Amino acid sequence: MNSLKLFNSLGRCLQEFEPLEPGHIRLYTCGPTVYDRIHIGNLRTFVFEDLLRRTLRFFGYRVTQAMNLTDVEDKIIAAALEADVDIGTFTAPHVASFFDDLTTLRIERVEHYPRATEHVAEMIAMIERLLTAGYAYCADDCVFFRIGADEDYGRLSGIDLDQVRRGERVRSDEYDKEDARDFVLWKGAKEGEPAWPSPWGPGRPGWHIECSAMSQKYLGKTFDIHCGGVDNLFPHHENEIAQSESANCCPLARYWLHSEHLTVDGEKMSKSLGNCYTLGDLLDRGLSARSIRYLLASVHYRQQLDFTFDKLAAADRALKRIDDMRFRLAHEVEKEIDPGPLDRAAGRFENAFATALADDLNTAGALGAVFTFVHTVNGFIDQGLPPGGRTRVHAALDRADQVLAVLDTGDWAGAAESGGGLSDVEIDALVAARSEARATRDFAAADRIRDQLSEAGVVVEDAPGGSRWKRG
RNA sequence: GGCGACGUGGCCAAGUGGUAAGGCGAGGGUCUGCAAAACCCUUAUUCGCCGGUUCGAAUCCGGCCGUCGCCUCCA
Repeated sequence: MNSLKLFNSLGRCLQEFEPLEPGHIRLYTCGPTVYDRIHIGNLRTFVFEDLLRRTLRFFGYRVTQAMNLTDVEDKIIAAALEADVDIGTFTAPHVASFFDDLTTLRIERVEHYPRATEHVAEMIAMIERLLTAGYAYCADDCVFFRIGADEDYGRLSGIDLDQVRRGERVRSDEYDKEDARDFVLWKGAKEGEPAWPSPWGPGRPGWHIECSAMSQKYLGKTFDIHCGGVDNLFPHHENEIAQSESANCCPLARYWLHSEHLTVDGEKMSKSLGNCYTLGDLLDRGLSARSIRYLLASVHYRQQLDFTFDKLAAADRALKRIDDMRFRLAHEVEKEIDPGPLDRAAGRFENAFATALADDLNTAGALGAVFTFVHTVNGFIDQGLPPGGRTRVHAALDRADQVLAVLDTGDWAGAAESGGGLSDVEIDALVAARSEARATRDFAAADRIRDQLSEAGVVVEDAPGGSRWKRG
């Protein structure tokens, strides 16, 4: 079996992966803040995490994964107040659309989706431990983490807080903190804000503490892998480490994986630039979810991925190459020849695919292996397909698709289903009529039928064994 | 200012010491009644630039140029 290597942000190096418990991996992935529809940048990270989860299982591990839903936070509170509804009512549709997007892009459901609002007790308990140990202090109805008490602070991001430029947000901070760099664990409630009772008065948890408390509850004090977008490396993940490790006196996660950002037309996505796409925006333009998943999977997760419509079109064409091979394969008659060469080619593909994945999720390399195999199979189709060849090819592709989840043509949202309303039976009849016309050399009639099918989006191929068709 | 990433053919993108995967595009061919579709072939003596290490570098080291990201609640 290939040994899996992953790039650990903690230490910034490629490391051989070893789970804490043999055969079982505990994985925490930072989830969405449910105050709006998520955008394709979020989805890039979620697709990466899905590829990771599937890869771990591909290599035989059992995976227990938790992804948090941040359902209480300043923007949510402000928006709910604006809409004059409670935060649960406000976030519900965004939670629903988040899960819809996962389904559309074939991102697997994970074992736990803990919500911040349902784990306030666990967060309070952790904050109390931090207070007792001297890592936190109360001020202004709030509780803050005392960064000065944590000697290790900055280990993950490599940040030197003395060097950090004092930004606007730090200067304008209205709280009465001991040190401007300290971050909030618990926020005292202001008039009209949602609040939970606590030893420090009514309030709500700070952002970072939810991940510390919930990861501990579902995965234990120390777990295997923690993922998120690069932007979370500092301060979010740094602060999670500070909280959890100060409270528990043991490492939080052994491997930290961060996915790079997605840009659009070379620029960071932002609402002011108007380039902030949701999955729905793309589907509305007639783009297929399958091409989107392919594009998101086709660039290594630690590389910035520049999203353009041209690339989506190229992704569409690339997938078509795979589909066309399957189409040819389905129509090919197997011959009584030696199945060895095809079986060995499939084995080489399986090996190359697994090797690429084991190398820090080299999905681009893995897809390269897929296309090399497609080319090889096309050769077998031309030269002669051995008995069992079709099954062998499908077995190899299906195995790869357990990770990629884009190779099958099944039901994909946004995939233009052409055929102009013609049923398969109707198309079969028209193709048969055309074949008859051709047999009697009535090419005018045959071409009329071909034009009719073509207008309906059906492509007729005249092959040596007879005509066949596909929805183009 | 601090920290980090990247720069490979027309476009995209793998490749971290042994002589450039793969996809898109383009050109040619095969097949065909003609087409279309598909398939096949071709398409980087070279990896931003300049030095260095080495028998050997896209890959390691130094410098320069360029692009991008993060720097307290943005995946």
